[in-house]
Amino acid sequence: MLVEKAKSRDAENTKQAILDVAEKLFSEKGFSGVSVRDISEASGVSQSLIHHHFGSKHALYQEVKRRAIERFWHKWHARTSAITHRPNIIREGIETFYWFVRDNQTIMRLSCWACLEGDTDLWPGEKETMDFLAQEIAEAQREGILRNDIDPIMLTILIEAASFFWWQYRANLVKLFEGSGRSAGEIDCEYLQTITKILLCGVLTHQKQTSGSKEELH
Amino acid sequence: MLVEKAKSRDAENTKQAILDVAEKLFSEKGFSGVSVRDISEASGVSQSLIHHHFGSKHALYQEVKRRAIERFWHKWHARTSAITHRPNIIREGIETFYWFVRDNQTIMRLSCWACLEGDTDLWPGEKETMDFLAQEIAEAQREGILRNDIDPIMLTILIEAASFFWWQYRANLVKLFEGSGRSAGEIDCEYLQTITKILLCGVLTHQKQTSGSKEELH
DNA sequence: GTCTATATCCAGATAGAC
DNA sequence: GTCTATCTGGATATAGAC
Repeated sequence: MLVEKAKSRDAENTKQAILDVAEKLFSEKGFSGVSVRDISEASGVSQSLIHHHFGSKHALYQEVKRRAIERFWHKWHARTSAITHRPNIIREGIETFYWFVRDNQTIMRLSCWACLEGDTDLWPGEKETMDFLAQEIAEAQREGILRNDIDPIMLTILIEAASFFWWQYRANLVKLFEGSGRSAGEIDCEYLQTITKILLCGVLTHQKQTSGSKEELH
Repeated sequence: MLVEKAKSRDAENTKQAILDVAEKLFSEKGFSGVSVRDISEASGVSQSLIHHHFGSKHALYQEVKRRAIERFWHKWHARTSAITHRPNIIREGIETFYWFVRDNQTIMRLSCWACLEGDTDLWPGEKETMDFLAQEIAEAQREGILRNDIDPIMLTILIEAASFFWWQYRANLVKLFEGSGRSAGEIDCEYLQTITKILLCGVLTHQKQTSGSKEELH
C-alpha cells in the first residue's frame, strides 16, 4: 500500500486548523472585521483551500459559531453536573455561571457579535444551557426553598444578565472603582458576592417576606 | 450683499445629515460593516465631501459616538430629574433605566459594537449616568431604606445589567417563552416586574433580614 | 463647499496546475 | 487535497474642477 506523503494532506486536520484560527479572529474582530486573507495568513493555509473546504466566508463563519456553541454546551454540561444540589442551588448556579462566562470569553464575544449582526436563529445549545438552571430552580421552588411567585426562566435570565454584562463591559466597569485601591481581580470577586447577596436576599431593609406570597409590592 | 445660492451650501447642515445617516448605519452594522460609500449613497452626499468634513472613516465614527453619548447623557439627565425621591428610588430607578434602554436602542448598539471593538477610553457621559443612580442609592442607605452593606455602584451595575442584557438579547430571550401564549410586550413587562421583585426582596423564602446586617450568608 | 474622476489597494471567489 | 495565479468588484482616500 502507498504511504501518504505525510506533508499535510489531511483534510480533517486542515479544516480544524482553519476553524481554530477563524474562531479566534472572528471572536476578536467580528465577521466584517476579518478577511479570508487574514485567516489564510494566520493559519498558513491558502485562501482557495479555505474556500474549497467551506464554500464561502459566510459558511465558514456559521460553522465556527456552530462548533463553538456545541463545545460550550458540552463544557457547561460537564461543569454543572458537579453542582451539589438544594438548598444551595442558586448560590452555586450564580457562581458557576459567573466564572464559566469569564473562562469562555471567546464564545461570549462570538455570541455578542452574532447578536448585533441580527443572528437569532442559531444556538442549538443555548436553550438547553438555560433550561438546566431553570429546572433546578423550579425544583427548589417545589421544595419550598425559593419563593414560587417567580418564573424560573426569568430568574435564570437575570443570573445570566448579571454575569454576561460584567464580563462584557468589565474593562469599562472597573474604571468606576478607580481610587478605591482594589485590584480588578478583587472587584470581580466583590461583584460576585454582591450580586449573590442581592439575588438571594434583596436590597430592602426590614424586609419580612412570607413563603409563596402573592401580594403585590407597593 | 450677496445672497447665497441656497442650494445646500450649508456646511453645518451637511455635516449633521452625514452624522445622522452614519449613526444609523454604524449602529446597525458596526464600523467594519459599513462603507463610506454606503453613507454617501444613503445621505446623498458625495464620498469626497464626507472625507472633506471628517478626514477619515474612523474619525467620522468617533464623532458619531461622541455625539451619541452626549445626547444620551442629556436625555438621561432630563428623564431622571423627574424621578420622585425616596423611598421608591430603587423601583423608579429600575423602571426608568429599563424603558430608557428600550427607547435608546441606537446608542445601546453603538456602545455594544464599541465594546467589542475594544473601545474603552471614551464615554464622557457614561460615568455621570451611573453616578446619578449610585448617589441616590447611597442617600437611601443613609436614610435606612436600603441595606448599607452593598456598594451603591455595584447595585447600579446590576440594575444596568438586567436592563441592557434584556434589550440586547431580547429577540433570542422571548423565544424561551414560546408556547406560553404571551406576547413579546407582555414578556417585557413581566421581566421588569420580576427583576424589580428580586432586586428588592431577593429570591429566598423565610428570609428574615436585619437592617445593616453584617453576617455572612451561609 | 461640493462635485466628478480616479488612484490604489484589498476583498471574496474561481480556474486550473500539480 | 493543496497550491499559484487571477478575475472582478468594492474599499478608502485624494486630485482638481467649479
